[in-house]
Amino acid sequence: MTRRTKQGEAIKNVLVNCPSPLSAVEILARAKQVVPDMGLATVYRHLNRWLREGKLTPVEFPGETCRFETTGKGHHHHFLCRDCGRVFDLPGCVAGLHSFVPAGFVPRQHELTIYGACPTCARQTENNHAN
Amino acid sequence: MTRRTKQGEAIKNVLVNCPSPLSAVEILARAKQVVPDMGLATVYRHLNRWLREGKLTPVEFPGETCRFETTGKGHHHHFLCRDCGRVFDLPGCVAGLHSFVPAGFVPRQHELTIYGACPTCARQTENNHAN
DNA sequence: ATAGGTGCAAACAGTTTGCATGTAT
DNA sequence: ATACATGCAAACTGTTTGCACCTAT
Repeated sequence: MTRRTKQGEAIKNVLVNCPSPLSAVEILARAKQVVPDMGLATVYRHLNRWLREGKLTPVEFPGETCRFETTGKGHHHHFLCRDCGRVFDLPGCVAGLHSFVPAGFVPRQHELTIYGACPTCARQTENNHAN
Repeated sequence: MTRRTKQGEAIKNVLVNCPSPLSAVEILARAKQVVPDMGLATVYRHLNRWLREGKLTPVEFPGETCRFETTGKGHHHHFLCRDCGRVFDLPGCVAGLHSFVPAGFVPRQHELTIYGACPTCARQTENNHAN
């Protein structure tokens, strides 16, 4: 039913080997190093298939294009550094989520994103202020 | 510097009077009831100005177009009902957020979105299962 | 041999921008 | 009077789709 192609393999490898979520064009750029004449449509077709199958999760930040990461990295959330733009995984989950949801609502999934300065950028800001 | 126009007033009224976040086209549809020949570009120009001024917050859900809500409703988060598509405000915040952020990271903002069934839809699902 | 995958280009949705005109100050 | 706001259409970005060709099975 589902055929094994060099394009699909290349895209999968990019996703599996990258620790942080990637956008479609970032995935294409990396996969092209293996299959140079790959098209963006092929990337999207694989991404959508894997999303449908639950093997991939979309990661979205306001004003930024959608990124994708493999599922099964264990439950985690994301930290977006406002200074350098990098995305970090924060393992685990916040306490007290259940008690936050009002009675009557039935939560099935959730997403938590934290914005601020990553350790590297925070240190630099500190140094700048010291001068 | 900033001029008072019927379009701007109409858009502002739509946003202020709506309890849940709205997309640009939803805002246009409602504002057109007051100023019928308004264009979508005008809506975006006002939205972007207010976003820049911090009077408006973007609310985004994966795969859905961006919505907007006025700031100053007090700290809250959002619940998206997967069944009816409606968005609900959840007042307050989750406990233990600070202890969740690893050492070194400096959090400045955060966003929490919960997906599931709203009270109305949850009740219906229950009833269906009973039949 | 054939169903399914691929590349390309065209189509689409959401948003932004250039420009001539309109209007609040 | 003039600077800013508006409406329209064109441009742009990210994503999807139609189609002829290709390829893993």
